[in-house]
Amino acid sequence: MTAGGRRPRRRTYHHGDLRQELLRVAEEIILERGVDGFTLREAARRLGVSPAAPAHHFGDARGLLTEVAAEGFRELAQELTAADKSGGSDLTARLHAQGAAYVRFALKRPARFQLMFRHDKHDTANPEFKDVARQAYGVLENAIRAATRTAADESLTPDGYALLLAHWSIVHGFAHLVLGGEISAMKAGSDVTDEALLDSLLPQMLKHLRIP
Amino acid sequence: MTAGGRRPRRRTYHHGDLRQELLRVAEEIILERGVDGFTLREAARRLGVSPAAPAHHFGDARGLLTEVAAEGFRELAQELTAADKSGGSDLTARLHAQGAAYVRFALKRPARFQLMFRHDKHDTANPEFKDVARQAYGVLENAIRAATRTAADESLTPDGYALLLAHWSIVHGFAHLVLGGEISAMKAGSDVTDEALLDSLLPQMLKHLRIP
DNA sequence: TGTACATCAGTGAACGCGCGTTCACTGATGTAC
DNA sequence: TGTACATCAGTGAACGCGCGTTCACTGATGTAC
Repeated sequence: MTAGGRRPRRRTYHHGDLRQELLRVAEEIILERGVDGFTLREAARRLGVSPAAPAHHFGDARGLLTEVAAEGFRELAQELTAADKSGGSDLTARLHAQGAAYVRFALKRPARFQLMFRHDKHDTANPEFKDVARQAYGVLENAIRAATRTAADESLTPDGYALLLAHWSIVHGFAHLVLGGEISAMKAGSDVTDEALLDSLLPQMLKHLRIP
Repeated sequence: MTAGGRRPRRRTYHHGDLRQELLRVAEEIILERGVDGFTLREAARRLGVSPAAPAHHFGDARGLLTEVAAEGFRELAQELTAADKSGGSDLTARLHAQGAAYVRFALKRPARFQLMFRHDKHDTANPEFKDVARQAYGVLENAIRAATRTAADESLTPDGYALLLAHWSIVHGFAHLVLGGEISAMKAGSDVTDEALLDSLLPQMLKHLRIP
């Protein structure tokens, strides 16, 4: 048991891997206390390190959280890409697979997911962050381009753009409803597992999306 | 100008309308600083009242915020109902109108909207709150029942349920993307007005939703 | 291979801040007779 | 119509708390020669 108030003591003066460990516990804390519940002091406490130590690696909380969020976009882009490929040449299958991957990511990494869209917690000057976020977006855009026969050098048609947003909105909204507890509140009594949501409910929802 | 640091002084000992005014400034503060930026002291400060005064009416911050959220659900239910009626006997029109009303509400009252889904900020013991939230949900459910020919005493079919969630997810997700700044970030340069989002983009998106 | 020294990573005490809440209080209002 | 008194609404000083950040510091590491 690695209980809450514990302050592990190191034997060495240097931590060795403080930077990585800070990124890890940040996510842990957000999961337990929400994005706004994160504090640098708590992160330091959990690693048995002085409150001033994190500043050495990230400057401030915003810097640390931005890196957590960036890592989230990197992972999301990766999983969207893998899902996209799994759809083969079937354009509808590609979009459905991407949608499932999006929601699966949100459920697997709720802390990161919520942080990723909290721009007030990001360091807007970080160029890396913008880059990886755009990359994740690009995976969806490419599938929409294929579905609407739009070459990479053309701009999306208004309708293609509307389809892109409809798709993004539906999976983004569903992820938020699930994480917010709206779905389980609605079906009070019968407890819904993540598997049921992903394997049965979400595909049924996506079938209602009209894809050219 | 009712600037930030100002502390208006009353002439009377009793405020007269402190309860209502607290609900009003709560929304004002959330709009400026986010849901987590709200504090009882700041609310008291803005009304020129001692920090202990709010406790008299709401107990604590959770109590106050729950009432703001409840009022939001009341208003949302009202606007969804009005929109639903405007659709006449056309089932698709009813759902599209409800969708537009949902997003319009979110854009008109961003502070309330975001608070309404922050269950960690609500007093879960408040029965009124659950009631009005269920009522708003009921307006959507009724339209889905009509669209899927499901009587009030039957339970929704799996497909009807999937359609309900697809519709809710799409408008909920879109509202979050807009409020989170994702849409304007995407179309950087060309600034998008709320009117354009509501009158042109959203209807196009909803057209992609397949309704029986 | 050894040594001097710069740089890096972390310490821990201290600071000032704004917060929620408590407390004994007081001014205003409403009501019973 | 007047008065006594209970209740209600707000005061303002005080408390303890956890926070981010600063500071002079020190132990460990890496590098030039």
